[in-house]
Amino acid sequence: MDRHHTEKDDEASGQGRPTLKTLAFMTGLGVTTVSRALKDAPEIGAETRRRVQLVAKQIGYRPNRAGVRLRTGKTNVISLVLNTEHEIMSFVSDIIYGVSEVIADTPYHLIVTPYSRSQDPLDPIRYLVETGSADGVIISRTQPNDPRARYMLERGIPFATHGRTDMGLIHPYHDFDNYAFATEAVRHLAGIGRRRLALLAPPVELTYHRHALNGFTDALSEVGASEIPFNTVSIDHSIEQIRMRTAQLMRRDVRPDGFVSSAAAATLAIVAGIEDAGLKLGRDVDVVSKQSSDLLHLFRRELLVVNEDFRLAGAELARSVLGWIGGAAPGSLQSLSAPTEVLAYRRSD
Amino acid sequence: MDRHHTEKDDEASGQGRPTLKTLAFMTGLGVTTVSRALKDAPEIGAETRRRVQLVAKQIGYRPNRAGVRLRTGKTNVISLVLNTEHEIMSFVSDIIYGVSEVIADTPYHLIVTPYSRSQDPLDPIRYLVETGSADGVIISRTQPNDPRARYMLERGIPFATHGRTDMGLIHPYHDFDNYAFATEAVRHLAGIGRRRLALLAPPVELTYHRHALNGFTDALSEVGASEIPFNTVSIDHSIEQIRMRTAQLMRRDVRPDGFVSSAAAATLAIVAGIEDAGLKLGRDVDVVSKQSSDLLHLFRRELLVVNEDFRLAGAELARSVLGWIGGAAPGSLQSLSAPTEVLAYRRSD
DNA sequence: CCTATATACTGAAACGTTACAGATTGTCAC
DNA sequence: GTGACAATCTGTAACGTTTCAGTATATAGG
Repeated sequence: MDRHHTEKDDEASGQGRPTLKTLAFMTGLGVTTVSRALKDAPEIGAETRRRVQLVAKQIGYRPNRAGVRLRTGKTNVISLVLNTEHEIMSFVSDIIYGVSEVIADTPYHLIVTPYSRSQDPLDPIRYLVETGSADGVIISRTQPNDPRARYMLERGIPFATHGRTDMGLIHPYHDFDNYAFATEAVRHLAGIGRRRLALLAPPVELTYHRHALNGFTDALSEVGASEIPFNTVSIDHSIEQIRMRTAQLMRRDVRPDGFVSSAAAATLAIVAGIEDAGLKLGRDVDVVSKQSSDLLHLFRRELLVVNEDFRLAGAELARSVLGWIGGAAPGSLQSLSAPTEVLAYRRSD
Repeated sequence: MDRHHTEKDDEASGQGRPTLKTLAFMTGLGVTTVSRALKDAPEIGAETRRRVQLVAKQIGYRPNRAGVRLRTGKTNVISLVLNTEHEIMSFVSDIIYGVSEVIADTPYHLIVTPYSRSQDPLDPIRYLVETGSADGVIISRTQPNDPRARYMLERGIPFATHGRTDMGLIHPYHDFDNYAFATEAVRHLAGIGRRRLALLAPPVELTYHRHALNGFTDALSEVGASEIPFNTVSIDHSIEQIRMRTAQLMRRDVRPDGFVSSAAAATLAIVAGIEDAGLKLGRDVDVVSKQSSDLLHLFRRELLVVNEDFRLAGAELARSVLGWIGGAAPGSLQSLSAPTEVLAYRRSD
């Protein structure tokens, strides 16, 4: 144990956090050797490697993030970029937990980078890229022609999008199959005799607006039902706006007898609007809604729901980004999540 | 412009991100001078200072975080520590936005550090402190005798708690006045003739369980109403459990005619349980509930609500941590947020 | 004219890590 | 015995920043 060591590592065994120097002193090796031994480099003797790793574990060595980052440029950070006004509430918490779950036993940290309505959505991305603040980025509210995706693709920084783009460019994504959701919803409503359907869609600028809309109209013609246009509002509008517009719509002569709603909070507003107009859910009109936590059935048992799992989305997105960082082909890191079937209330719920 | 400069800064004007060396080269000064000029050190000439800052702004200089962190130990990171199972959903997104709002024009980044049911809540804190990963920490689910607060106080790392402790130790906190909430709720219920009240409390281990409970019982004796014990469940229990227990309770001979609920999601379950027992909200029983987003009135207009603003909490907590980091006295960084009055539904809602 | 002092600036060292270019040993072929 | 080669280890430099201990110049006091 008392091998030679260059006597200039004087206080390497000091009180503070152990560093490579500490380990070098304790093992009697050079810091280079210790560094390489810890990362299983081939030119280090098997016994030395084991010995170094044992000591490192014993004294609880943790590489200094700033040291690594300064030297290598690797930040070990994933950034989740969020809009502070328009994200669905449960989206934020669930996606964070999903991401966390995946990065839990990696050296990665998750930073949340918010941007507000007033800002260009590209701003936070530019900031991250220019300052080299993250090894990978996750964005939501993806658009068909998304400048953020294009920008990151140009700069070669790994990212994943929640939702797809449509620019002929390949990048990792995770998406919920909103086309399938809308078709299933329409089929279900048709199946219970509803013939005049309205869609509360995502905002037009987001890619999944088209997905939902296409699924909706395709299924309409499939089942021979008709559309009651309801495009004065989207799920991004306030509860009050949606409620008011719904009530207006329901007071018209030709009113929908079925709704497809792309978000749970919006569904509360739709139901309120329906009731404002003096109509009754389940009798005069049925509503199929996406939800991400199992609360809508408590709200009105007549509601028909389809579940979207944001935690899963977060996990998939994190896996994709890590995969890309790890050198996998971006095209192989895309996933689509199928909707559940349309669920009606049963007492056991 | 073409002043002298030591000819060894060869490629200081290279393509990459500008560093102090780049600035030094461009201004013809030494990196030390540039460094000090940027932070308004007094021993730098006024004109030099302006010149350096101008050039820095022009070329978009941003200090390298790794360099600063390695040299100074300052991470410029605030960590928000969250439980992945038991946080209230809107709490997560709102508090994140609140924190973000405050740190937006500071160099701070927000990292989210999650821990799960299976882990010791102290684990993530230990990790953060041992690896020096953050300059400040925000924790929630605070307990009267909170090992995390004690630990951080011992290590001297700035933090703020959402909720108070009761250990005789001083630290920054932000709390909602749950005592006032409970008293107001009871008074309101008594005011509309309710006499047998039940409290759905926070879990016993959290500090605000006592606050809510004390407010509840104090107000009970004040108004001369009686308590129907309902402590088999807390707001941490599942929707199903709360619903079932509520239904059980409501089928008993002596059942409550009023509820005070400490969380919105739990309130949905209470109402479901009430209705399971064949009773009607607003007629047989009234419920006063806290909520953090304005949705309960859509759910059942008979509900009585009190709002708690988590975004404000996040902002306050962030201000507190930054204040402590900045050298303010921890005792001066405590705040308590008063509940709104009890709000009944009005059509304009 | 010399010394003291203030002003404005500077290079070297250090934080912890990894990459590069060796250095030292032992083994083997000839 | 020599040279070649593999195996194993090592020191130095660099990433970008700040701190320390200066240096150079100008100003003022005597």
